[in-house]
Amino acid sequence: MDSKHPAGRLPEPPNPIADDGDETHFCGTCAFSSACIAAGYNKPELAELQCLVEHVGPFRAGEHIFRTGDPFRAIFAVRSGTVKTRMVDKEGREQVLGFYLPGEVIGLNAIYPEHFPCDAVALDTSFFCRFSFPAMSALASRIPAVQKHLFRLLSKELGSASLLAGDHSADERMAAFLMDLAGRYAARGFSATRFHLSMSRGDIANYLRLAAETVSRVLSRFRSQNLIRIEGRELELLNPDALRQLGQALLPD
Amino acid sequence: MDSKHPAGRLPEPPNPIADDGDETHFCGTCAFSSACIAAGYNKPELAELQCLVEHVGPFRAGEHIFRTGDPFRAIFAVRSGTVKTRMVDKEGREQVLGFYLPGEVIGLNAIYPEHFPCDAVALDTSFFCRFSFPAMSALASRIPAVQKHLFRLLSKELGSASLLAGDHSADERMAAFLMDLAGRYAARGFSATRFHLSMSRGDIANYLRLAAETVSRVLSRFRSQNLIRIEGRELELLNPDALRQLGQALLPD
DNA sequence: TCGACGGATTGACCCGGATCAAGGCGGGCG
DNA sequence: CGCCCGCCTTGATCCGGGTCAATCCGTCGA
Repeated sequence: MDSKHPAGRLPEPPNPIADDGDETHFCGTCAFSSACIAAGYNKPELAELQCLVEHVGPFRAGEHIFRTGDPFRAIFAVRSGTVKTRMVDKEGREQVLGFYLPGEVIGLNAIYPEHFPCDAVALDTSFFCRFSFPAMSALASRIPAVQKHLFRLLSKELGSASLLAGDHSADERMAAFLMDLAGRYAARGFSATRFHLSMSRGDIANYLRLAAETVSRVLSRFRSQNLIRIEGRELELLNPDALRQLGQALLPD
Repeated sequence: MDSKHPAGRLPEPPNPIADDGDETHFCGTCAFSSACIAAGYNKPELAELQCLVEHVGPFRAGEHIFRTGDPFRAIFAVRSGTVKTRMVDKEGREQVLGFYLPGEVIGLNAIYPEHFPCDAVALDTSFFCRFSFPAMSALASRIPAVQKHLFRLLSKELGSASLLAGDHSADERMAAFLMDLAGRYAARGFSATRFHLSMSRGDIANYLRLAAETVSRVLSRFRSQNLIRIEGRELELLNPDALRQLGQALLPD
């Protein structure tokens, strides 16, 4: 943990965890920040907002935030840690639907079925803000900005769901995946070029519809092309432009 | 158009087009029906509902309902006809995102970006109900059932987007695709075993991330296995159970 | 300290589906 | 009427990535 590190060793990246003790700082990076601000930190609605938000955690790696079939009562904003959502079909095959970073929201796909259609599993020790959905809906009815925010969150997730849909090569998918993560970290104020992959190669592979071996091979190739530096799960993007170029067919814009 | 048909010829399926002249009948099959009913056919809100809905059409096959980049002002419910949504990347490759049948809603993925992120193209002569989104949001603020309905619509589409995401064989994808269409027709009151495919083989292929040739081959194989009867774009499901079985890994439940 | 175990890497081989190619069918238009 | 063009079908070949297998490595518990 020395701040200097031997040559060839990746430095510790800044820890992408919103400061637990600093509500305001976390809220600034949270997907609900504008909704919360609209509710008003110094208006009467604040009291309501407080009562519909509940801090939960910690969840340790491997623990479930919710499980398939659980009745839907709340959505969760990640305060720190990382989460994967996944479905398990009746043959027991896992299907990773997505990864969620600090500031992002899980559970939106449960509104319609009224039960969670997937599991949410912590990949790191994680903390959440739990938003009672009935209370949130009621608040949304009275505060248009909150309603708008919910619509936008849902619509945004719709957009990202169609990204991995296309048929693209393993290289394109991996490049797009890395740049997507980079962009999302950057959006929350973390480093866009150096971060920790909380998920296993197997999870990445499953998410990208590749074999774990293929993920390994692509990452090795990217390294040999000096596109990235990677050691275990510590990643540095050495040539983001080239990666963006590679993944452009899957990336927004 | 004789009601009797030569042996070996597929009969004309019932036309899956909501009766244009019968508002009530269409509304009964529309995704907004419960919202409209909640707004009240005989309450003061009805006037508002009327003013936020506008009937548009006809659009002929190939015409755009909206285009990528158009500013987002409204969502559209299909009254009759069929629509595909698609993205075109900068190399000009098309990516089909979905097909929309009578009663379904297009444009929800434009809320967040505030511009349409895709094209919507009519596959048939089509008519729509156009719902001004600002007006709809305002109405949703005052009528919780309308708000709830919008949340559900968005969440539902989130769920269906993750269906085609998995890596599955051509047979599984095609079987799931056919059963999905069947279920959606059935949900709107049309035949679940005999319907017209409004989209070309190429569109199906693109949507399922297969080559058009593969789609052809799979359909031929299904026919030779007596799973379906197909003549051009007229389709009859001869063994829905077997198809459901085949596609189960991609299908809900 | 050691052994066990799960994740990661690398190599060898194989297969499903893409690609290339060659017609067939049907509908619209000159 | 007949040509043309787009869509569809079917056959032949090829290749990206899946699968199987061997090995390595870091971690954790006894």
